[in-house]
Amino acid sequence: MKIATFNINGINTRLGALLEWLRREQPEVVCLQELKAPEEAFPVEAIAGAGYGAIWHGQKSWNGVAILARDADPVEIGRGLPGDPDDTQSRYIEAAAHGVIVICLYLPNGNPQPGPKFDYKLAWMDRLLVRARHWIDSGQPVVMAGDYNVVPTDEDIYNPKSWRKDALLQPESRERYQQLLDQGWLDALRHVFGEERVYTFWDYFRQHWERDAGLRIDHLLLNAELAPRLRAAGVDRWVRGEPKPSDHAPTWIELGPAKRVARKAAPPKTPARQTTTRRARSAT
DNA sequence: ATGACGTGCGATGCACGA
Repeated sequence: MKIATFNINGINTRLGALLEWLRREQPEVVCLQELKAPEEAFPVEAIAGAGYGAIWHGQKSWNGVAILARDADPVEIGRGLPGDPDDTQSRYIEAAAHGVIVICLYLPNGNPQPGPKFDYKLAWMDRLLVRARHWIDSGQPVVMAGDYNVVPTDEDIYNPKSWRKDALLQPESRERYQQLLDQGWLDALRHVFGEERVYTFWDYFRQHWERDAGLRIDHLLLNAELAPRLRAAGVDRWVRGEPKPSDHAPTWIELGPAKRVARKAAPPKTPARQTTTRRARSAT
């Protein structure tokens, strides 16, 4: 089962590209960010025609997030990140889909820094830490996917020098991302790629795509219930190479099947010897 | 130090992104 996150940068502008990517890659679950469309402008028919059910949280001009599920309807759990009733930006939505709790987020950019936008980013991350704590101990398999607008380390950018003052690289942003990992979330891309460089975003300037001058800012974090199922991860770079692309590429994980839950009627009367075997789990 | 590019809004340049 493939779960992907993709900052589409305008869902109606790039609807053709989205449908082509869905057709070719067939992910079971998709998290989209930067719809840049109000609620009523979401192209629900076209996406249904591609075989996907969807829930979305739109907003005029900016932001906007959605969760798609192949041959299924995502069951919405909540929309809007709790913790600030005055926050009107559409950046967060939760659903159950294909047996997994899926959190789709579009973390604030935070530039320019310092300033009120950076303050908003850090406050948003503090609220996310609270919500993430709720989910990590839920006992459910959870993936928290999206555009985090955080370059976790200097190994996640082609060259940090010209980005030192950018909100994406600030210690305050990185500390909070690290606090998520410290809760027990697994950074799936980094886990699978190890020391290898991997980027998910290339800005439109200075031929950064052509030079592979990228950043890794789209992340999929897995809790301990889900992490053992991690089999592979990747970036669909071909999407970034198409005409008129988003500046992000779809970023995904591949999961193995869910472990079957035994529902036998009764345990054996005589306790057998402990024969439970534990397979090595690469993702724990 | 700035801008390079791109999108939405809506009609012109501006806000915003990263």
